[in-house]
Amino acid sequence: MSRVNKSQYAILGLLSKRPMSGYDMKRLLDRMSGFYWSESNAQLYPVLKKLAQENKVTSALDPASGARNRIIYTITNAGLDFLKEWLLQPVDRACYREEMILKVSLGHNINKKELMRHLKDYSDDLQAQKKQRDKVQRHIETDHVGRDDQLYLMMTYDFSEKVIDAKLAWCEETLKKLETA
Amino acid sequence: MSRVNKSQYAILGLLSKRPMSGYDMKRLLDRMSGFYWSESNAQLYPVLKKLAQENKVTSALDPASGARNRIIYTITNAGLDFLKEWLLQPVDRACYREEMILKVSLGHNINKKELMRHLKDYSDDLQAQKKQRDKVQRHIETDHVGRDDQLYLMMTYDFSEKVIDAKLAWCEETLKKLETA
DNA sequence: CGTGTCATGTAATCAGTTACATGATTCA
DNA sequence: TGAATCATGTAACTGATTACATGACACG
Repeated sequence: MSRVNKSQYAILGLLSKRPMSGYDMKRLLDRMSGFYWSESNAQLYPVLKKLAQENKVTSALDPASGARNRIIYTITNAGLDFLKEWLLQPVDRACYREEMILKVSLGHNINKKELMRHLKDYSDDLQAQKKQRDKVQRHIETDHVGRDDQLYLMMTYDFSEKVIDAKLAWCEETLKKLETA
Repeated sequence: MSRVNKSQYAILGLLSKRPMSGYDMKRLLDRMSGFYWSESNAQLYPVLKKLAQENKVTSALDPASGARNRIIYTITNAGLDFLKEWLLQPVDRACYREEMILKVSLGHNINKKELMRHLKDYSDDLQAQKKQRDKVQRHIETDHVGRDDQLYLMMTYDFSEKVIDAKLAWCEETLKKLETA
């Protein structure tokens, strides 16, 4: 169960909210779910086709898109059942590779200065993530009122807030240690 | 640069500390680095062979192992240079898929009770990780004194402590929210 | 009229996984 | 003597990535 295609569940999950196109999904994932999920186009489109073949989604050309041939996908009952079944399965252990931490653990091989530069870059990246996260969270707070997924989305953003802050605190602390060491 | 074989760097990193066998590496990774890195045997052994072919490591049968044919790998200067070069490269963005959080974000599709069960399991798993982490950290504090990698190992364990605690706090908070919602 | 966004895809590649195989040694 | 650990590996598969390709439309 641990090496099945997970993209399909993320896709069905998006479609469980509302019908949309592959392009919509990519945009949503990039802008809103970057903290915990991502997909590449090369995965997204073939998986959508596969899901359509399996009758887990239906597809229809959006007439409003004209010659752009925008395809709107809609989840079917079978697709929803399939998604719900997965949602009930035990969660696979996540994220087993953290490159930044591997590099820190091997810090004895490089100059302190270089390691500190990595930490600063990492910290900057986290700050940017935090900013983006805050923006999305405010958006959810205001625009998703009354929607049945608002509560759950807020929870995911609480998660990323706590984790990002913990990592930032670690960066600061570690940089101080390296300065004085 | 972002889709090259990262296992080789983890392996060279271990060998930058001391010569050891593939089995040693697997054991070390499982017991000590589970929070930020893992390898499977099916990746470990072929990569070791590749590194030997490229003269980044040398291999020698451990005569003390008798018929078990334990192979001790030692990093070469070329291997060390290769590792250091990578250590200086910018760090790749980590961990882009957190299955637990994907499931929470799709919580509107399942019963609150089921979601709470996931959260409890997740929390239990984190508690176990924390316990294991504490054990390893104590081990590093006492047994690595004076070693040039002690400082850096302590930093990695500080990281996992902060992150695990943040996730645990989120679990507790989120469970409370779900109870009252 | 050119740049950016909308929109869907394919080709080539490979990193990494699961499952399996094999045999020695230790120790209760 | 049988289970656990030590120790090294292979086969088969596939999920996912990078890079590339194509064309419509909006806009300034």
